[in-house]
Amino acid sequence: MKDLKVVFMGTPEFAKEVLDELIKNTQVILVVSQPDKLVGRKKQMQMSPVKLKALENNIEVFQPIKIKDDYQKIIDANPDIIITCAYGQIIPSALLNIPPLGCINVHASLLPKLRGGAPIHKALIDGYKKTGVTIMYMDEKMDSGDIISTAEYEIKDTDNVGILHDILSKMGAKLLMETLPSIINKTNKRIKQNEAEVTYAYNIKREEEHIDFNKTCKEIYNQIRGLNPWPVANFILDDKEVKALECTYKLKSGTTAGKIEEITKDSIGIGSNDGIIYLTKIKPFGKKIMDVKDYLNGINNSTLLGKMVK
RNA sequence: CGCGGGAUGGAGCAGUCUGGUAGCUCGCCGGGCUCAUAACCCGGAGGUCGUUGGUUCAAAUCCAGCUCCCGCAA
Repeated sequence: MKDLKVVFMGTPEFAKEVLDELIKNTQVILVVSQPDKLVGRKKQMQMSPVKLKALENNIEVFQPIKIKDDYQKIIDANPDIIITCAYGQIIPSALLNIPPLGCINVHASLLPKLRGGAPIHKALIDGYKKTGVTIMYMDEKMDSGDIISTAEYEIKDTDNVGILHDILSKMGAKLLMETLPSIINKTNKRIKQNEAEVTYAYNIKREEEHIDFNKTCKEIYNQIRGLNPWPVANFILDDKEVKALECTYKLKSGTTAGKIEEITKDSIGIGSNDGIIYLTKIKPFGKKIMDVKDYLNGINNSTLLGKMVK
């Protein structure tokens, strides 16, 4: 495996773990990542985590704006295999048959469930009981190729995106390393995806971050943890956006959706469709992330009780 | 020069408009009450008010510049 020539394509933090293992165990000859972006108020160029990792290891980085039209460099690198993980662009079909060992992808769900760019978020938001990682061959469509191997993870009630992300990225890197030998000597499995079981996990839209208190406690709880620590759920209090990072809940009848029903020592209780959501960690507008306990310390003679949030 | 919010003991805030003794809710330390406590009572430590300069008898507060943090938009 040491002399395997790999082109790795990936972008975010999730893919960094996979690249790290590949660097340790194979010859990564080229890394392909999304172009640097202007980011933040300062408009500073930001390099992707994968690019930074590659640079640390003196590996050449290729950042085409549109891989669709600009992939000759990858062909010229003459890889044995192309491995992708959360690259962010569709790989052109002309590339798929170039490497002798094919193009394989590491995906953060149990395919055919949760095809798309936000499988970790969606697994939590939609209340999946289990998820995992899949190693698969790529084909023309998004995450639809044949499955080589999978590893399952049982989602805990207290998991959020940050926790699950870290678990699955390690799991993905580990599974790839376990699977790679069988791909090299062509003894690997190749299982077609069952199209009847397909679900999708498209990237989170801005409006999906907003909390609708008419939903059930469970739904809101899953939404909050399914968006924490990024991009974070929000709601409006006193015409200002408040981010909600952590909560608990209690089922109860007779509550008014969106009304602040209860203030405890360390939480704000907001009515939902079937109970009360107790926010315990928030980020008020213009402030830093803080425990609700601290927030309540500051606002003192609370006039919060009975107010409506949107 | 994209739009807006913020910086005050360890935490979260008020005070700034209208300049004049550094305040609140917590936390922490000590003591008390209690079978006991995250509850209650008493006492205490802890801040050159982001930074630099200006105005003034006097600046957290007014004026000018700078730094850092945060949300949105890209």
